[in-house]
Amino acid sequence: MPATDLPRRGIPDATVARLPAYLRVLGIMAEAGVRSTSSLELAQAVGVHPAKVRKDLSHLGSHGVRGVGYDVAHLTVEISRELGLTRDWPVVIVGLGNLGRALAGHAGLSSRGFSVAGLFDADPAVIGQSVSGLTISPMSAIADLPRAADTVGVIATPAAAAQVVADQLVAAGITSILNCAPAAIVVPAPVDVRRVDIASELQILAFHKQRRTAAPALAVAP
Amino acid sequence: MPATDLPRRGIPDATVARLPAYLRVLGIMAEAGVRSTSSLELAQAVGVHPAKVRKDLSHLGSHGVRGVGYDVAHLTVEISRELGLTRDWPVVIVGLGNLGRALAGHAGLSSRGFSVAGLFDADPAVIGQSVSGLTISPMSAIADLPRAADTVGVIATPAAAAQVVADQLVAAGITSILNCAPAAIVVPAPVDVRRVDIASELQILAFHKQRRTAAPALAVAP
DNA sequence: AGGACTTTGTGCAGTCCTTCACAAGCGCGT
DNA sequence: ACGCGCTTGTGAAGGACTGCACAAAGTCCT
Repeated sequence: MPATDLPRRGIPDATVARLPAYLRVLGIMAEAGVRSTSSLELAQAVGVHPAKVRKDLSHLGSHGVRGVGYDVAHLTVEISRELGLTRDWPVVIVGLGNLGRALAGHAGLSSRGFSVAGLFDADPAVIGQSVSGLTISPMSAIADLPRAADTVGVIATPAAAAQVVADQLVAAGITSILNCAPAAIVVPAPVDVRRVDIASELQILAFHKQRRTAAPALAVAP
Repeated sequence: MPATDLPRRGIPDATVARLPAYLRVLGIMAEAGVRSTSSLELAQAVGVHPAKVRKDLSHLGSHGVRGVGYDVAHLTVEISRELGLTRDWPVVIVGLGNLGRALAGHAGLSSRGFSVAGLFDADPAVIGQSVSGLTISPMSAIADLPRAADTVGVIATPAAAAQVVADQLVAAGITSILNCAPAAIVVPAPVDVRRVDIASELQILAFHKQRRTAAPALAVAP
């Protein structure tokens, strides 16, 4: 209807959301010396339907071999390229409580295309401390961040500070934010935000659990 | 996606996934003394379309008042009931590295319908330590967990341990698992698993960022 | 009291995603 | 060389979700 044929020349969001999972499984396979795999094997490892795997991967082009499967190393490269992980992206972490420290020390980040480029906190008591080889800077220093346009900002502060921090990140020129604080943040249009919220996930689990126990034998009678 | 093969006589998954966000915003409003709100206000606060808010809330029954909006307190109760948060669910945390400690100390859990009921770790060096008023138990003690069927298990271990821990949780009778480890886990059918994975979220952000910078002026060209 | 204004609840059309089912393609054994 | 079995890639059907547009229903002002 907006006939502007921006032909969605891209990969569906749902597929993009699954690519990291495939990548992870492929990494484990490669470590174990597995050379080749199939859509069925990948599907079971990730917990999705095999046809979904095939359709997802077909969006990257035809990299499988019929009758054989997918080459682990090749597929890893293809997915990495599609996700933009052929280069390293700098990440800054704001808020160095337990969560922030867990992230800063997270070996999985550097092995997955990211490098921690800065640590920031507003608390004078922690500024200057060293975490995983980096020194914690005062929050005000975020304004001088180099390569801000390339950098991903991670908010690991208490909920009350999340919006203020988000504003500062945006002001510094950051356009991609991962919000790990249990709060909703509002940002101007071009900025991309994703949320990681453990309490929400627990609540969703609670919903399913309650439903299961509340309606024990629904399948039997109409 | 949740193993529920019931006739879906319920609320759409997409709606359930948004209810925690509404609940959070309502809590902030209540604290600020706001008595009443509207679908538009809620929509802006959580970043979705107002019609979506109305349709979501209509799944819980008609609790709004036309021309006026929604009563904050009443709506809070309704959503809480739907999510099964009128009671407290026990949570056990496995793995007390930085991430596990962040969770154990997370004030947001107890205020959102959960109570930390146990801490477990396999490392003898941390067993016996006290975190947020609870003593860390050895992983083997998970087998004696009371009320396991009601309990939500949170995996906050390194990736390598995730599958083993998951097996132990299932063996102990836990049927809801939140996996915060950067690994995929496989569990038997009736167990419900959700994942929280920061590296994956960062990779998705990287994808969008790369796409934005790779195709700078698509709107202009033919 | 009545009309104007506001905001909800919802039928509907469109879009996106999933799943099925099967042809196409590849390697292997005979 | 040739068919057989295996696995991919994909058209099409079906389902789920979104966003629109509007009627229904309540409040407030005059």
